[in-house]
Amino acid sequence: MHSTTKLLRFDESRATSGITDIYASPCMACSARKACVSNLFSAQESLQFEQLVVGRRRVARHASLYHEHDRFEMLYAVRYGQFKLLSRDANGSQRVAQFCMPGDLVGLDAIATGRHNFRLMALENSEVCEIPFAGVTKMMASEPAIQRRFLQSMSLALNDQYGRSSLLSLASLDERFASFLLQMGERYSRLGYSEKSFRLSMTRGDIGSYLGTTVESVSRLVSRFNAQGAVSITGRTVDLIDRDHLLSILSSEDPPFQAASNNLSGSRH
Amino acid sequence: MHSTTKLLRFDESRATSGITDIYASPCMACSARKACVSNLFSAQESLQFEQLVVGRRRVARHASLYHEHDRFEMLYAVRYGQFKLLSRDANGSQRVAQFCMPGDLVGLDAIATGRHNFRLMALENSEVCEIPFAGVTKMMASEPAIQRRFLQSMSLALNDQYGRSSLLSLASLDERFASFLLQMGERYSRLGYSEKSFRLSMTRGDIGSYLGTTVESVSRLVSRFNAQGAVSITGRTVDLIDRDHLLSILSSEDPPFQAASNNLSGSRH
DNA sequence: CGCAAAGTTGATTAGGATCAAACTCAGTGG
DNA sequence: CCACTGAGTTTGATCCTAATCAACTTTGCG
Repeated sequence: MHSTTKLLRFDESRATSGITDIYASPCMACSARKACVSNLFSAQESLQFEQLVVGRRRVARHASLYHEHDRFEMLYAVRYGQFKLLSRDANGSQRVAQFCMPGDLVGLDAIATGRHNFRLMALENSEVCEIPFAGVTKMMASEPAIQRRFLQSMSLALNDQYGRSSLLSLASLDERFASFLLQMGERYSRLGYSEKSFRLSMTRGDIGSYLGTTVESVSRLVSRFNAQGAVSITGRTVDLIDRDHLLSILSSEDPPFQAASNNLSGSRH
Repeated sequence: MHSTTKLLRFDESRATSGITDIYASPCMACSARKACVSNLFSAQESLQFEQLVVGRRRVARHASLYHEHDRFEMLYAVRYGQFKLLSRDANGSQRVAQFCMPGDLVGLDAIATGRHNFRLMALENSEVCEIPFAGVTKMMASEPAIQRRFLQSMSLALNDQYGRSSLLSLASLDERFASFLLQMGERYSRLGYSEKSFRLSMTRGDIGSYLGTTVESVSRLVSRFNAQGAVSITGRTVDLIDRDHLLSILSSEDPPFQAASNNLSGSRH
């Protein structure tokens, strides 16, 4: 089914000598380390965790790591590259539910049903770590640190979605797009890259889908934000010139004094 | 701080005789049982689980069980009544992020940070079970069934939010409102009530906030849906007369044939 | 090089937000 | 008992944001 993905054994390159070698620990050498579940483990815990990772898988640009209704067996941690999580709505058209960056733990939504609810498609050539869920539950029982970290990751994923809901229910397009740009910057910075200059790997259509709007509107937003000097976006190259201006877009929209206590008069536009 | 809530000891009414009595098991006697984390446990597991519940708390209508930034120590399972989960946006106005019904497990979002990110306010006089999180993590390590069930609950919560995001990004107001009504019906039916006739405990303003629209629009939706004969809503009393019509609203909107594979042309309106 | 996918820009339109006003209903105190 | 109050709700009129339709340009891949 996933003919475009390739399996790599995780241990292939691991040193088996008794000599302590930082590069014997794949997680320590991984560029996604700082954003990954495996972060903040002690050397001891890290070794435990690495036993969970049974392999890696390369996914070519535009190939899918899994599809909706596929049986759920693995969680995946993105090593490099980027993905989009696609949901199918009542009609049958696809929507981008999320963008996945290195360090992200993917597949948590499938725990409930045992089947994947989304399709995970690579936006560029990517690689993930394969983490069998059965192993995770077993190790969560014996290793408190690993239990804590997985629960944290799930809670974090939940918060991400709360954030997205709130963004979508709340914001004008300007707010949504500003928020999107800032969020991408923040995610890059967490990986150790610049938070102001980065390259998007998704199309305008993907962005529109994610933000609940259309290609045309995204294109207009780009043009307008460029013209206002808040950003410099050419093609997929992004420069956040005036972050404060972007931030001010978020908290703009008539903040008179303080809203009444039980009053839900959140205004749009 | 929460002067309006009242603490009840959980074991107060529990029989201590050796006689097996179904009512000695509070979960078995709970009306929210079928929708609760505690569902589907064996008698043995159920007893284990009940040890986690250190007490109950009553929350008066309009009182808050917790606020943003409160320290996170407990998860709560709603026993009866209803709550709204309120988030605060960039400006300071509040938004309804979720409605919580009996059986819902609340507070999972706070695991990541150790602090609550929302305010949980009772829509009517309500009661929750208090489940210290420390106890949960401990018992998850030793009781596989309980671990499985909690992970399931978290995954389910995540899916709920994916669903909400998709709803908000996708739908016209008609679709959102139809979806809201069907969802409420489904939740009531899961508790053993009618899925077609129920009473809402939230205001139009709350609904509007939840659906990302305004009070006025909700009111107009009510009027129009009533006029079309799909529903009969007077005040907060809801009757879903023509569920098929509501369902057809969801999958309406020009489904020509089948969208192209990589094409994200999901249309609005 | 040539073609398809991706992106931009313009003109028109419609769905909902906003503003304004009236009405219902439950409580409250004179 | 009833007028007063204020939250909740409904309805109408107007305006504006962003969807839609259409044409065109640019990019990038085979």
